[in-house]
Amino acid sequence: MLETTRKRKVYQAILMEINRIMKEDNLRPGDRLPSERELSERLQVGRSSVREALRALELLGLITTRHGGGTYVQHYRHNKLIDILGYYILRDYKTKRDLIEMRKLLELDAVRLACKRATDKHFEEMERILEASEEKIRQGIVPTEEDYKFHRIIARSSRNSLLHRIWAPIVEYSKTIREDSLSREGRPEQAVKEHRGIMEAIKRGDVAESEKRMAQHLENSKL
Amino acid sequence: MLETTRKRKVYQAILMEINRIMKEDNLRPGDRLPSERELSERLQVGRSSVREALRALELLGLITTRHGGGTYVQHYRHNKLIDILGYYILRDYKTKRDLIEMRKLLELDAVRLACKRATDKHFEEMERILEASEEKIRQGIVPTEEDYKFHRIIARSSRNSLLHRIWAPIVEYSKTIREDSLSREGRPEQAVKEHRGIMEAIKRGDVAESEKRMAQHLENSKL
DNA sequence: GGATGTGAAGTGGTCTGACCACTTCCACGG
DNA sequence: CCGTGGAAGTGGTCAGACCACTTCACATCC
Repeated sequence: MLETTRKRKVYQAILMEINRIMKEDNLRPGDRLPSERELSERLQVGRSSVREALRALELLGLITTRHGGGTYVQHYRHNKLIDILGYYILRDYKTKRDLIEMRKLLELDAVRLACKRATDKHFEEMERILEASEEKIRQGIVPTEEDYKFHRIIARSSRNSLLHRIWAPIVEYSKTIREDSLSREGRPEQAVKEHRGIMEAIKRGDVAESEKRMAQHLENSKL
Repeated sequence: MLETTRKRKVYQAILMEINRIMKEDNLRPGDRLPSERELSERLQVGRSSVREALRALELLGLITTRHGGGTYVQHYRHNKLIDILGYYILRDYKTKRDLIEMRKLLELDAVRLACKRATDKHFEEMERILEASEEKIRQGIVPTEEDYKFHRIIARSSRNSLLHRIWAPIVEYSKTIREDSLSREGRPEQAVKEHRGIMEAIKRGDVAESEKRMAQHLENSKL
């Protein structure tokens, strides 16, 4: 039986046990965990308690469960902690100013890092996105999605996954509180030009210039 | 019955429902949630499913449950994401690098804003903290707490509470993955000097200088 | 009146057994 | 040889039971 001596609840003890099992059996991401019924029996606890522990791990994205198929270890990078944190931090957030400003800070941080770390693959992707934007504009479609993707690839080229993961929910949320400036006449064309300018500056590794251009671009993007 | 049309699992739907209930009833931190049995009945689901949802929220520290006493909303600042983050992804090398870097970015962002927004109250607080640090050093105590407080007051003087909210858990967590450099001989004295230099630069509103000093300080703080 | 004790009701904690839905896999029949 | 159907295994959910603990009103005592 699990150490119920400590006032820890059973499901918390099970969390530890599962962690131990994962270590002892050297389970790697993608491997399958013992079934709920087996865990229940091995640990001498009810299946419901096992499930409570597993649900917690699932919520965190540390495991995945497939109905009828089993429970599997997931790679750490898939964990949803940041997203959840973001969700709850931003949830009751009211001050638009702080949010917009935070976005700007992150975008600028990203662009600075990108100057030093962006690879050819990133530049190719940027190019593709810009071309897709231009194509959509020719067709009279507002390239909202491409605009987002361009900023995202910059966040990615910072090659700091934490920065990218903090950036994502903030941008997501700030989209909801402010109108899309791309709907303004002539703005999409201008935005693409600015994007291209930013990309070129990053390519040259010119931190000051790319920073300046990004700041200007964000400024212009306000409705 | 909950929308089982979406392939979402019941406990995930319940998470949403609980969120809705918290909003509709305008539940504030400290308030009590409906009991498990009541939720079970109101939502027409099994109590075990309700529990799975509640356990997930509890793991995140968003609610607390008191055996026999009920379930209560907790302030988000009590969330345990940091601990879990540390517990499960502590060994991921790449994540560590990103985390340290992210901290640096946020501290620099904070110091830049502080140059423009710090008030006399903030400076008085910094002064108090620095004096407390010096006092502890005189007593032969390592001023770990004061070090943290100094950085926090800078984050606060950015006057962007979102920045502060993101900053806090990042710093909290990075403390756990790197040794405290303050234990190094002579380091506390040096750190206080650097803090003072940063403060002075902020007072002058000298963005470049305070940024530079903060960067240097963080660099020196590595063990 | 106020402090104290007590018991019923309410609540979370856990286990069991049942049934359903889905996946996996192998033996059987083509 | 291939597919195919079905049994076995697994997660998803529910209902009911019992225990441990808290709360609170009410009775009791000083």
